[in-house]
Amino acid sequence: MKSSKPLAKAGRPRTFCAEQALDHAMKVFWEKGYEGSSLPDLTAAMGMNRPSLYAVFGNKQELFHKALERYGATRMGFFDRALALPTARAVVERVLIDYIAVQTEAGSPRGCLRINCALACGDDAQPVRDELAAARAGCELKLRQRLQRAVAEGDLAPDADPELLARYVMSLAQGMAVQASGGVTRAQLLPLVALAMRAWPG
Amino acid sequence: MKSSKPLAKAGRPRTFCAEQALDHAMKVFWEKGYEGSSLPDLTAAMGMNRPSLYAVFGNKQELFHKALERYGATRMGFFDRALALPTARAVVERVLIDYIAVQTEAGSPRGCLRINCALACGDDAQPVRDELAAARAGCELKLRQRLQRAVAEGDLAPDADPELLARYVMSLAQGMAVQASGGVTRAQLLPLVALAMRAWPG
DNA sequence: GGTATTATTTACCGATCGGTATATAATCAT
DNA sequence: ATGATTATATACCGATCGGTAAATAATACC
Repeated sequence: MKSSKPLAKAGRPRTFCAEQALDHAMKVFWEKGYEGSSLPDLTAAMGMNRPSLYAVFGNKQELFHKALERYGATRMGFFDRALALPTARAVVERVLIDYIAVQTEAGSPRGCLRINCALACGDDAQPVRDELAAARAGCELKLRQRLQRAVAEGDLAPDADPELLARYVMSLAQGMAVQASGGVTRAQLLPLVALAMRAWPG
Repeated sequence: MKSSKPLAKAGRPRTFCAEQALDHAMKVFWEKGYEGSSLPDLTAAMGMNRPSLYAVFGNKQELFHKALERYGATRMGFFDRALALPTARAVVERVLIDYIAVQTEAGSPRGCLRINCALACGDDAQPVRDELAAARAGCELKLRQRLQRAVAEGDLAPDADPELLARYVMSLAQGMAVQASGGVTRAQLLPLVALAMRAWPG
């Protein structure tokens, strides 16, 4: 039987914080891609050795999965907040501006992890590629549903096409991520938002 | 001294056509990325064994360089042809439409080789990543210069910003390539062109 | 025929890949 | 102290990586 007070943790204590180790792994993947990130790259950045990594995070692919989740919860957190804005136009402008901020944040790799890591890859990494595509599609779906709501509310004209508009916004945003990965700066990207909004209905 | 007629080639004849072997290699890189394409992947697709590949193409990185050149000369050939159209609007529409065609061509990998192959990569592949970014920037530069000419000709308003407009077009085009790499179809992408052109000046 | 030349085949190279077995060190509970 | 537990460190695993040496096969020239 177990003790009635199993609160205290037994065994040798960890020398690292799992959450910030995951943050470091996320940046390695972000910068080097999934296949380009080696176990030595990851362990060095995470401040632990290989067996510890496997004990805590499973394996390379599970580590990537957790890093991708964390990326969504932190770096992409702006997205859901933007969706809560009152008008479709405000939502879209906020999405574009905040996404540019992520793509060009000092101290983080350039571009977007969801786009950098595996647009094309070998057979082993195919699940990773698919998971990234699903994450991107998930954002687009949420935006489309938000725009559908805007149509229902009269915020967007009845003949507006939420699917098309959402794809327009996400395509431009992802294209800016490609630009950022190549070194285009925040100051060069931000003026695109106002230009892009000229195509917006209403 | 050499014979006065060295036209006939000596030695064992090749069992493959170098040009179409390069085409096959291009598609492997396009689909699997630079790091995801292994030598067995490449030699199998090219119909030759490893020493022949190295004799003809140098090494993996040089092979990629030649494949990228061929991609520019064939798949991206539409770009220069579009630049020759009479008006800026016609140029931009043609660039977008024809680029979508490349990204969604049946029988070829999805998306754009210049974007799929290495937005992020390990240290060894860094030269490849840089070469790809340079190829993308080269297209944007040519488009910008074409738009500058349009301003000089009065085809675009004097206050139009060719740098911004070119970046807008290329960002959207590259974003569509990301979409295509994730499985978005030609029919879904083409309506974006008309929508995007609503932001066009004039 | 013989010789030079070029391409192919087979086998191999050291390095690195992702992943793990084993042993040791540090904590808690008793 | 002792045992149980958990994390660390070292060393190792087979597989695969990109790249090449050496031997064989097929052609042109003479």
